[in-house]
Amino acid sequence: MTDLLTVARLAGVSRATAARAFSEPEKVREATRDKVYAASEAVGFRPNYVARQLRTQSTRIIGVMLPTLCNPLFSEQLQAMEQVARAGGYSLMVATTDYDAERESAVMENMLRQRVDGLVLTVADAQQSACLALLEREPLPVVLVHNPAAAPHFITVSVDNHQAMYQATGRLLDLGHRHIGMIAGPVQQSDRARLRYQGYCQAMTNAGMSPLPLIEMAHHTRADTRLLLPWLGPEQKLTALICSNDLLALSAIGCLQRQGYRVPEQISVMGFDGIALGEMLCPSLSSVVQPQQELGQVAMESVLGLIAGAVISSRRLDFTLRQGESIARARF
Amino acid sequence: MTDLLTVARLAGVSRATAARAFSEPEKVREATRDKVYAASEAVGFRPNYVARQLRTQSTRIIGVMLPTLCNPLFSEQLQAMEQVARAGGYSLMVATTDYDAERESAVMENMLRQRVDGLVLTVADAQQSACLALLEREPLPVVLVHNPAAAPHFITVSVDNHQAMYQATGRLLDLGHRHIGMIAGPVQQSDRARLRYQGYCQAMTNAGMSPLPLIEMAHHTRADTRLLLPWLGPEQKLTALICSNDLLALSAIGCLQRQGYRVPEQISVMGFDGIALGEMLCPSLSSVVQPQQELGQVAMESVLGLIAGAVISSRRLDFTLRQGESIARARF
DNA sequence: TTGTACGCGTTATCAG
DNA sequence: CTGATAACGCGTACAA
Repeated sequence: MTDLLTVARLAGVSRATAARAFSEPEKVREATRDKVYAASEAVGFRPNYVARQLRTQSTRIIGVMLPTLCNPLFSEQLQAMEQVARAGGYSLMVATTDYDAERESAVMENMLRQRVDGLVLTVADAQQSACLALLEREPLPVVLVHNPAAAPHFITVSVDNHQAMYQATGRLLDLGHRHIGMIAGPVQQSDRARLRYQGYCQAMTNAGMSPLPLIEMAHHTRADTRLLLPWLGPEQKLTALICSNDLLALSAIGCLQRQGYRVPEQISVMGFDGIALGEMLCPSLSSVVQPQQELGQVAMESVLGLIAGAVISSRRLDFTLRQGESIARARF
Repeated sequence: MTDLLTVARLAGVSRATAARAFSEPEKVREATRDKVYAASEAVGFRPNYVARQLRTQSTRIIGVMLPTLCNPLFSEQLQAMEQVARAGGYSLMVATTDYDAERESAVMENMLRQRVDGLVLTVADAQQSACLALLEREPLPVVLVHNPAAAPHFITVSVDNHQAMYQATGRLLDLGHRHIGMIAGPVQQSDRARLRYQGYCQAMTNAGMSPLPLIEMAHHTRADTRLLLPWLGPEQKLTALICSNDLLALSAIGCLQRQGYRVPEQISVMGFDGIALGEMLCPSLSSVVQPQQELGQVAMESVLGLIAGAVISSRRLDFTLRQGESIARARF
C-alpha cells in the first residue's frame, strides 16, 4: 500500500507523471503509462481516494439516510439508489435513524463532516426536523424522498400520499364499504402517515361518513391483534381495513385469519406501498403501488444532477392502485 | 466551511490549539476551549474528516458488501450492522453485487481505494471468488458473513447451512413425508444454496430415499408456478416442498394456493432464513430461523475487534427450527 | 510529453 | 498548556 512516489521511482518517472497515468491516462504516452502500471502492480499500489478527496475537495460519496431497512420499501429503494450511484462513479454512505430526530441530526452532522458530495434523505417529519433546518444553511445538494414537498428549499421526490390514500379509500367506498378503519404505526413519527390519514378522512367525509379515529400500532411493521379486535366486535363492526403500509396490512390479514375471519369475504384489507411480496401471496394484497425503484433512481439521479450543476426540480411520481384479492364488495 | 486556521485566528490561538480543542478537549484549558468553540460557531466550522483520515491513516469507515437488499435477511442484517458500527463511531459504505463476481471485484477495489478500515462481506461463492483471492494479500480486517468457513484465512460468521437443511428435511421426514422436493434460486450463484441442497440430499439418503433434483427458479426471491406444476402432477406427486429461502417459500405457497392446493393439508412448505413476516402470515411459515440481527451484530463486532487488535475467531451461530402452520403430517 | 512545486485540512512531534 | 512545523498522498498549475 505504498504511494505514488514509490511507483514513480520504480517506473523511472516523476511522481506527477505517475499520478497522471491514473487520473488523466490520455495525457501520458502509452509506453510511459505501461511502465507506471507495471511498477504499481509490482509494489501493490492502489490510488488513495482519501488523499484525492482532500486535494480535489470532492469525495464522490453520497450520504443516504433512511428511517429503517426493515421495510422493503426502503431497502429496495436503497438498492436502486446504489445502482445508479455506482453507475455514476459514486459510492454510498448509509445510515438509518429509526424515525428518531436526534439520530437524524447526528447522522447528518457525521455525513457533513465526511464531506459527502450530496445527500438523499427521508426524514421522519419534514415539518419539524432539526436536521433540515440545519441543512438550509448548507450549500450541499440535497434530495428528499417521500417527505411532502413542504419545505420549498429542498428538491423532493415523492408520490402524493394524500391523494393516494384518498383514492384507495374511495376504492373501498365504491365497493360498498361504510365501516372502514385505518391502521398505522406511531403516527406522530411520520409525516407521510399523517398525510395518508388525512386522505382517508377526506374520502370518508366527502362520502358523507365520519372518519374513524386512527388505530395506532406500536410498530410500523406489525399489527397487534389485541388492538384490532375491539374494532371487529358487534359495536364497531368494520368491513374494511386500510393500512398505512403493506407490512402492517399483511400482518393484519394474518391476525384476522388467525381469529377466524376470512379475507376478503368478511373483511377487506388494503395496503400501501406495493411491495413485491404482496402480489405473490394468496390472497394477493390490494395496495397503493409506489414506484419503489423509480423513487430511488430519480432521487439519486437528481442529486447527481445537482452536483453536476444541472437545473433539477421536485418530482411527483405516479402511483397506481393494485387490485388484489384482499378486497371485495361489502355484503351484509 | 472554513478550516481550522481561520477558527484559530478568530479565537486568538494557534491552529494546533484549535485542533486539540476538538480532538483532545481535555488537554486544553476550558477558557481557551470555549473561545475556540465560539469562533468555530461564528464561522460555521466543521471538522473535515477527509483531512483527518489522510493524516491519521484511518477512515473509521467499514465497507459492507452484500448480494442484494431485496431479501429481508440481508437488509435486516445490514440494519443491525449499521447500529453497531455507529455505536462504535464508525460509518458504513454499502454496495450490492447481485451475486455477480465481477461486481464483487469492482466493489472491493473501490472500497480498498477508499481505504476502509475493515470489510464485512457476503460473497456469492467463496470457493471461486476472485475478490477473496485478492484480499488474501491485503492486511485489511475482513469478516465474511453466511459464506461457509472454507477459506481458513478469513473470519467467518455463519450458521451451519448444511446441518440446518439436514434437520429441516428431517422434520418433514418425521412428519411422514416421502416425496419432498427442494426449490432454490440460481444455485450455481450461491455457495449457501449448494450447501443447503447437500443437506437436503443427505437427509433423504440417510432416510433411505433418493433425493430429487433441485427445482431451480430464475429468481432468488420468486417462485414460478410453471416450474412447480410438473412436480405436483400424478407422476411426481410431492407432498412437501422445502425452499432455499423464505421469499421463495412464501411465493411458492401463493402459487400453490392459487392453483387450488391447500397448505399444509395437501402440501407442506418449509422455508429458510426465518424472516419476521413469515411468522405473521397465515398459515405461518415453518422455517429455519437464522439469527439475522445477531449475524449482523457479531460480524460488525468482529471487524471492529480485529481493527482494535483483539484476537477474534470465526463464529458458528445457532439456528432454530420454527414450527409454523405451513407444514403438517403427510396423509394419503 | 514530462518535471517542479505547492496546497488541500488535519494530527503528531517536538520545543517552549 | 500552547505554539511552530512537518508530514499524510495526491492533483495540477506552470515551467521546461
